[in-house]
Amino acid sequence: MVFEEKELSSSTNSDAPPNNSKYQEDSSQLSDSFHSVIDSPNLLSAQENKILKNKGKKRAFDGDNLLEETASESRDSSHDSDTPVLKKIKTYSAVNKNVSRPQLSSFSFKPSNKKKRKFYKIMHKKPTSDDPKYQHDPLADTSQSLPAQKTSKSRQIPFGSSKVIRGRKKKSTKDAVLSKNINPPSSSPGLFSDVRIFFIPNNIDKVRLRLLKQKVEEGGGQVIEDGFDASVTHVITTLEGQRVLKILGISDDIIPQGVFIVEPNWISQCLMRGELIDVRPYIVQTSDTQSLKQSDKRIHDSVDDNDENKRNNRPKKKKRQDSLSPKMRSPSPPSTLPKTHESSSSAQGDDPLLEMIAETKCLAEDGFLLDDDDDESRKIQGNKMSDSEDEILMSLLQDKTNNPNQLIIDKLQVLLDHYQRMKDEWRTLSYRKAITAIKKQKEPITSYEDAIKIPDIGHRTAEKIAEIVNTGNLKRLQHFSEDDEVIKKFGAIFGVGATTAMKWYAKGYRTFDDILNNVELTHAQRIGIEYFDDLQEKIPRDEVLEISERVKEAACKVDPDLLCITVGSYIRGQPTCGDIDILITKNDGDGKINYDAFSKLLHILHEQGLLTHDLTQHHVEEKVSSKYYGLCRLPGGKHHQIDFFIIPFNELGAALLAYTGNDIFNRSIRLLAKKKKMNLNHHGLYKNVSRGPGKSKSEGVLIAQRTEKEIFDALGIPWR
DNA sequence: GCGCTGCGATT
DNA sequence: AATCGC
DNA sequence: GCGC
Ligand SMILES: [Mn+2]
Repeated sequence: MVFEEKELSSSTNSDAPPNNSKYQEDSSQLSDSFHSVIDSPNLLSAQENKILKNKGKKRAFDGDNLLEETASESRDSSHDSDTPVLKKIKTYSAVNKNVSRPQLSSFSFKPSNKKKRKFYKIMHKKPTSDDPKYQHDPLADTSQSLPAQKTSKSRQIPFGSSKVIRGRKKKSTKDAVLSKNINPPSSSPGLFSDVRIFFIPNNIDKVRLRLLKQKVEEGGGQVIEDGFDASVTHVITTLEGQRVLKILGISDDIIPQGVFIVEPNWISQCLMRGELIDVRPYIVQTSDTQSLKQSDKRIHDSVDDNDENKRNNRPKKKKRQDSLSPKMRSPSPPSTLPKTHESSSSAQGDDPLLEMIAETKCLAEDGFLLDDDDDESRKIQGNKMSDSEDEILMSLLQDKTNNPNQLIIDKLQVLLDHYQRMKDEWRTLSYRKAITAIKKQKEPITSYEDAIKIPDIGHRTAEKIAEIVNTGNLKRLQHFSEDDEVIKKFGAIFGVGATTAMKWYAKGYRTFDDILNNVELTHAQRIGIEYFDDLQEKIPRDEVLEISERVKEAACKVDPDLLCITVGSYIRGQPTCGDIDILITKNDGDGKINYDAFSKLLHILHEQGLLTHDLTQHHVEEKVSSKYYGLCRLPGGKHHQIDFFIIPFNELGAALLAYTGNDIFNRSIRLLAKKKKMNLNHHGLYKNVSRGPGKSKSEGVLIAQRTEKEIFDALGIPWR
């Protein structure tokens, strides 16, 4: 982030998208002249902030910036905390335009800055308008009415002892919806006594596969592990098309008599009804109508992909230059760039890291270099000034607008959510990357050929995209049953992941009440269910700002020198955030963490009622944690998740980098570090790291941590 | 055919 | 060690 | 699922 004023105004930055993520930012270093982090407004100490605040109108920006990100992620959806879903993809795209990650924090704090003010206004509106917060749902009410039990006394709730609280919450309509299927899926004995089932391991979500096999065996069925043969009665797979037959070794396209190739859902439904049901609705299509013929011949996807990829990817460097140099400066540009014939035009994708780098460069205007890959488009850019208010406004407007490929994004998001819930982390990652890449596209994708050119979109996804653009639909999605919805909802509870969600589902639970009445929940899970509806809501930026201000004020009471930096999606400039992430540090010279101040701060916030519930303990016995997750709420408002990270000042650069996120960005840069035999985490960048097994392991030597620039330089990233 | 970020907290 | 979340 |  640049802290210069100029930038501020215009800049915004952002990063990536959605999904969850986070992105962090950094401060300083990015711009050429960057002042040190400390100079930045964001970094103002609590006391300074307070002073400012009093001064003038709301300094709205304080600290913030509007940046945006482009990435996506998901919490939410997945993860993301930020949540995943984002249906608002648009936002991202718009954002992209102007922001660049590096700048994140730029802003000046002078309230007098006009631009800022305007911007502020704009930001305000938008997010607010979208916000559904005003709707009320029963659950929410319930929660609100609950006494903040802990409020005053701070964390009394014992984490370990959780007894199930039952009952309370009427769960409301949502549960009602979910409660459709309520039969316990336990296998009745003999249910599968006459079946021999072969699971095509590939592709079936691991956890689900395990559970299904177990259920089949409990029901007396035989699970064939050694390979398919004609004695099998049912083949379970999530795959479709001719490839299924190839995998089974059926070369003539003729499925042996008595063998049914069905979706895993058939088993679920049988369990649910307690009887073997008609397989017909679950038969998997193997005729392969839609795949391209090429695909047919290829047996291994990977092989195929490679070929295709090679073709497309290669032309890289060049593009970048094109796009970069010319345009960046101009404010809006960017992303668009496409034109280049070659390649890319359409395809661009890129690595988030590269993109960021590219942008930065542009901004800086200087160089270009980069290595390869792609071009970029997307961008995050923004930094420097380039944008005028108009641009900002435009982007905001654009946000609303749908991406030309919104339909594709929405469909793929459903697949992503599905795989995430099914615990297939790698497919989840792939879809996340694919969606991020598509969001960067400015032109509609109209064919398999268009799609396959895009980095991170391979043969399989390109096929799906082709189906979506040709038919408006994706058949695969039709088969996702209500089971997925239930599992998805369970998995959306804080503290409940794919494994736990499936376990509960497998036990027959279908509603929150089922869970509250029958499961030993962890402390965090109980709170997660209690405030489920509130926590699903995104938080408008201005509310994040308001809460951040209150935290700063409290921090000032503890120690006027504490620095509170709101990171995460907020610093990335998102119009709404999935949660509030605050970095706490103090420039006190030594590299120690001021744990005492951290405890005091949390205590004050609890007493004030801003912090209402703990999701984690901030200390265990004498040991104080370096992070804390809890719920906060403004008077009369909804509850939100708030995360605190306390760090030694010397790790500020690494922490900003890590907590500003967007997880895709973090993964990219950490992967880059790894390739250079280095290790990057939230403490710093280490070199000469040996990851080999045994003693050949070395944590490496710390080489950078104080500023983001220091880290980028050490990584050899041109960063401006 | 392999790797996909890296780590703190809770249970 | 598994699970979860960031 | 994608990329190498
Ligand atoms: Mn966040």
